[in-house]
Amino acid sequence: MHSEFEFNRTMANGTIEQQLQDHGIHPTAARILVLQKLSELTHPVSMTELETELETMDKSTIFRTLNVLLEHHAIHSFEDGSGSVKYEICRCESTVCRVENRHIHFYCEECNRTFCIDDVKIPVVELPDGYEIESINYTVKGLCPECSGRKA
Amino acid sequence: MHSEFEFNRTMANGTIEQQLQDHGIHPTAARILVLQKLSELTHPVSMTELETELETMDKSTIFRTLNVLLEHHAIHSFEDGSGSVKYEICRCESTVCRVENRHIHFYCEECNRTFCIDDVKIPVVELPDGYEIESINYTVKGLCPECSGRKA
DNA sequence: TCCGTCACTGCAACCGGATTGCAAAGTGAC
DNA sequence: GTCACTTTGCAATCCGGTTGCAGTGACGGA
Repeated sequence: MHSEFEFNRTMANGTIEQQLQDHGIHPTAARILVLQKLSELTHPVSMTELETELETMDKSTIFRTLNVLLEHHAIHSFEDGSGSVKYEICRCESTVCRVENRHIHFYCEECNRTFCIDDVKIPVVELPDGYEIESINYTVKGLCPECSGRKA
Repeated sequence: MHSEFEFNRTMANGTIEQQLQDHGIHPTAARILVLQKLSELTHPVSMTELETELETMDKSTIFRTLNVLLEHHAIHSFEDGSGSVKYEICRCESTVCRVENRHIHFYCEECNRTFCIDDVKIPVVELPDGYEIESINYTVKGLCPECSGRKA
């Protein structure tokens, strides 16, 4: 275990550890650090970006950690069209996050950044009989305000 | 084209070659074959699946062909969460396909198939000022009728 | 008709994100 | 402490996507 991991548990952000336990996840150092980082960030990140942020942690550990967090619905993942999957913390109050509470995302084709449009929730459609909805990905592609302004 | 009557798309319809020309694409053998195949298929396919279908064609040719078709809006692409991009022919009447005319997709996490829900159009949301919409990906994940029935 | 140019295609190599096998390190129960 | 199980790091691998390059073909002009 590297130095970054050797933090004082009592000093650690208790709520992160609590969040993990609330989702039924055994709180290990790696899981706390990953969830901590995701809770700090205001935009969705790829595994590669997390690798950069958490320099001492191996990418396979990050990969498996993200999967554990996903399985227990502590985080969400989605594809924005950039080619790599993006992850973001689930900010739902309850441990189960309902589809209609999730917000949409915007991917800027110019600057390649992904934005959370927190104010806009995913419109939920009615599907033909038999389809069971687990999740919905609503991602808009285009130009972000910064880039559309620069082009105008 | 001698009379304005022949500009009527529904009448000019017919050949794949015509479709290519309508989109301003020089109709080569590869392009005809790819578009032909996409028009036959009733579900979106990945590049790899196309590679299997069109055994004699090199994947780089398929790749570049798909890009040409995409640029000229003869086909659409989207990510369903399977990890690979899916392609489908654009069945719009006009050469420009408006966002609100596009249908949603369903990805079954059990059988890994992707379905077009032709009857359900993408709900278009209002974005904050400055965002310019180019396209929208609305993909639902869950269980398809076949798989949800089998599980029930 | 021949020639030059440019678009198109196939092959092979490459890239990068995602994933896995395995061994070492850590953790909890006893 | 010991044992069983979980977690982590390292290295290798997989695979979809992408590119460089050379060969082929289509087309227009001399």
